[in-house]
This record gives sequence, structure tokens and C-alpha cells, in this order.
Amino acid sequence: MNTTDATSPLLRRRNGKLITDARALVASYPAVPITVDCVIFGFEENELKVLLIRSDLQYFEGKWSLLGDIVKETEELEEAAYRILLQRTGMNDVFLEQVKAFGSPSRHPGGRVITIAYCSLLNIKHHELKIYDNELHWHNVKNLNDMAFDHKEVVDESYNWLQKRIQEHPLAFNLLPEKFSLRELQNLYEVILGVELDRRNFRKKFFSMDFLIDLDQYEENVPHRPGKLYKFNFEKYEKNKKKWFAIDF
Amino acid sequence: MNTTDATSPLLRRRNGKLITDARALVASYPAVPITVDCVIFGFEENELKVLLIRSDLQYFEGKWSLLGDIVKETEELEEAAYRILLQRTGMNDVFLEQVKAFGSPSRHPGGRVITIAYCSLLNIKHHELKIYDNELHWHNVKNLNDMAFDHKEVVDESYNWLQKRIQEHPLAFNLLPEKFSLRELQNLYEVILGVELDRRNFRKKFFSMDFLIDLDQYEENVPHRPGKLYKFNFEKYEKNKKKWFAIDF
DNA sequence: CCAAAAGTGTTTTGCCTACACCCATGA
DNA sequence: TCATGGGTGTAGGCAAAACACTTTTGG
Repeated sequence: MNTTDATSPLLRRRNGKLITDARALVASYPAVPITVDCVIFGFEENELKVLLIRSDLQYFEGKWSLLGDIVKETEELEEAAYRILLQRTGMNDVFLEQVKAFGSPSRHPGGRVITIAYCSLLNIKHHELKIYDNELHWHNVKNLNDMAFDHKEVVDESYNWLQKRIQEHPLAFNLLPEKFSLRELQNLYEVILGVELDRRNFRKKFFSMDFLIDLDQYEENVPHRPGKLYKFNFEKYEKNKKKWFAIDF
Repeated sequence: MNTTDATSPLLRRRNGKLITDARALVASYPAVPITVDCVIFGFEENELKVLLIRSDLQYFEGKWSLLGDIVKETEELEEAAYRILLQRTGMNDVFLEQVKAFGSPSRHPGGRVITIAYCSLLNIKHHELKIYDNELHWHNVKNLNDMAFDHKEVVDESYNWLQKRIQEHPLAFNLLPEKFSLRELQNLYEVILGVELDRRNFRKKFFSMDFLIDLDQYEENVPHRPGKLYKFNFEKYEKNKKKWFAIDF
């Protein structure tokens, strides 16, 4: 390995001299278009869903695609993700977090495009999709295939990320109505994690955390005994969240 | 929010017509240089260290910088990270994983440059740094300041990532010699996590996992009773690793 | 009164924690 | 023989898991 190789400007030190013209240096670099893709998860009818549109590209005719857009020149990556969310869902108070960058040279048929995937969780009931450009629709996460680009991989990675994340952080509440029953909460965990949970232990677990506010209200219009409604106490959680420590693999 | 806005090619559907010329579409996008930065952690003398060079840029004169380089036009992101590692350390069998993309428009003084941070763990004793371009050196993670670009933030995020990751995955063994004593392993955990651990419980924990191979060999040249040497059974770990499940936040 | 889901407690088990003494080696 | 760290076991507490019956409501 020859590290005196001078093809890489960032690795090279030119005879110990410093580079004075940073702008010229950056201008000399090859450049690639950057997009942000939003993996927007929602929960409804006991299914985890993701918001997709039909691809605009003839190359991917009929295939489903994530909601993405080019990052504007002066825009933060996260800002671009929020912009896409707002344009597509009309919501601006949603959860959003970066998951991963995807940069395979061949992932876009029009040439190299690097994308940063952001994961977003929202409550489907909280907004109506009033816009149906490109057949914007919710899709069950389980039945995805024939997606455009590498979007299947992006969704899979995001789903893995969500499964792990939901166990360690109170993300679930972003997918539920503000007021929810414990049954709804448990269903959500069961669907996302793909496991069955014991109702009594689940309740004990959440009550012992003591982050649920009992609203003294009940479900309505259910064909059985209505469950109590709760909301999550985010303020208390933020104050009390513990430093997590346990070697376990 | 007007989604008939036509400034975003990926969001737009032109009167229901598909885009046939994907190449022209991509060519019309603004483009940004992409770099990969490697956060290379090593462990030595009971300190967690990170490999840094002096920045080449006059703008950052005297400041320390991560090892990074432009991603070549036909190169996978991960491939670029491995290339940088090989060029800088001469090692090609090292641990490497993507941590996060950093893309603030103002993070580079020469114009926008987006970087993808990769985290790497290696055993300092396994290779000598024969190359000292740009004062390549190991730095204690605790004493970093005055770094170039947003590299302090990148290191901090990578360190957080490592702290979490090392508790759930057997990464630690990438930082140790192939044969190690339990004391070395414990020191590593204590330093990375910044906690003190009970020796007996730590041993019990690792022995009960049953992933350590007893080599029936002992430390040498230590001024006290030598400890037994072990190596990690990666094969067994890969076969047995459990599906991790526990709601806990 | 029937169906459907809500709500509730106890026992067992395994794991993490706290804690103190003897052992092997080199100097 | 001394200094240094290596190596070991046990008891208590706590949290997770397993498990079944009664209650409430709507139809």
C-alpha cells in the first residue's frame, strides 16, 4: 500500500504546505446529487404501514417508491426530510430520525445518486391524505415487493431500525392517537415486533414504568367492555430516562 | 401546502406521464461532493484512542482531522471506507460500520461537502503505523478539542454509537489482541463505558455466555500472577446469537 | 344471556448485585 | 516474604415469565 499516492486531495499533504484555497479544492472534487428519502410509518387496523407513491420513472414503471427529493443547495439534510414530510402529509410536528445513507453507484438508473434515509412515524388518523399525486398510498410493510431503486432495502433497514428502536425508546406513541388504550399499545408492539405478548405482563411493565397518564376516560363505540384511555407523559420520561447499561449479546 | 409545486422533479408527476430520460433527470440535479470519514478507534495502555491527522487546510491550521477522502465515482461508500483504512493502516481485515451522514451546508469552508462517517475498530498492537503523513497519531478520545470541520461532533456521535454497540455486540474483540486476558477485556469495557465493573460478576457474565475459548495459555512478563488467555468464539456466537427482546426505556 | 375483550395477582425462575478471601507469580 | 493482581462462591433482591378467572359492556 503506497500512501504517498497523491490522487486523494484530502489525504495528501503537499510538501508540508497547507491548502489555502479551500473553495478551489472542493470545486475540484467530483460531485453527486443527494436525495433524502422518507420512510413514513403509520399504524392502522392493526397493521404497520408505509407511505409510498408510484415511481415517476419509466424505468420503474408500476413500481412503488419512497417519498424523496433532492436536497436543496443550502438545506440541512434533516430540513429536507421535514420539507418532504410537510409537502406529503401536511404535518410538521412529526417524529423524524436519520437511519442510513445508501450510495451504491448503480442504485439509480440515471446515474449515481446518493440518498440519506430518514424514518418517520405518524398517526394515520391524525391527518387525512388529501393529496393523491402518484397514487400516494399506505402499504402494509409485510407485502412489499417490486419497489423502485433500492427502496426495498431501505424499507427493510428502516424496519429493522424501528424494531430495535421501539424497544428502547418511546417511539410507539408517535404512531398512536394521543389517547390510546393499553390494548392498542400492545397490538402495536406485537405487530411491529412480530411476537405475541402476555397481556398481564405487558400492563405491569408499562404501569411500573409510570409514564402513562390515566385520563379517566374510556373507549367508545366498541362492541365490548371499553378500555381505559391513557396518554404518554413525555415530560416525565425526558426527566427520568435512565442511563442504560447491560452487556448482553 | 401545494403539492402541485413543480420545483422538485422527484415529487412531480408530469400530467401522469412517465419520465423516460432518467439520465437527463439526474444530470439536472444539483450535485455535491461526497466524502467518507473514518473514525478509527484503537485501545492501548488502557485508553481508547482515535487515529487523527493534521488538517491540510490553512483554514483549520493546527487542528486535528479524521481520515477521510472523496468517494470515487464508481466506488461503494463502504468500499471507500475500506480503501482509506488500507491506505492509512495497511489493514484490510478490520471491522467497519456506517454510523451517520453529516451534511450541514456550512461544515466545510470550501463549499458544501457531505460526509458519511464510518466507525472502525482495530487492535493497535496488530500493526505499526509506518506512515506519518500529516502527523498521523493516536489520540485519547477524552482529550479532543479544536478539531477541523465538524469532526468533533462526528467523533462524539461515533463514540456514543460505540458505547451502545459494544454492549449488544461482540465488538470489543476487534480492539484486543487475538489472545487476551479477562482483565484486558474488563479494562476495555470500563474505559469505553466509563464505569467500574465488579470483577467476579464480569467474569461470571462472560463465562456464562460461553463464547470464550480457554487457550490454556497464560500471560507472560507480567509482574504478578499471570492471567489465563482466551479468544472469542465468533463461529459459535454467529450460530447462537439470540433474538434480542426486552422493552426497556 | 352471550360474545368479546378488560382487568387483575401470585408463584416461580433466573439474573444481577454485593461482597471477601486465598492463590500464583515475579521481584 | 511481599506486592500485585488472578481466581473463586454465595446470598438476597428484583424483574420477567407463566398462568386463569372475574368483570363490564354491547348486542
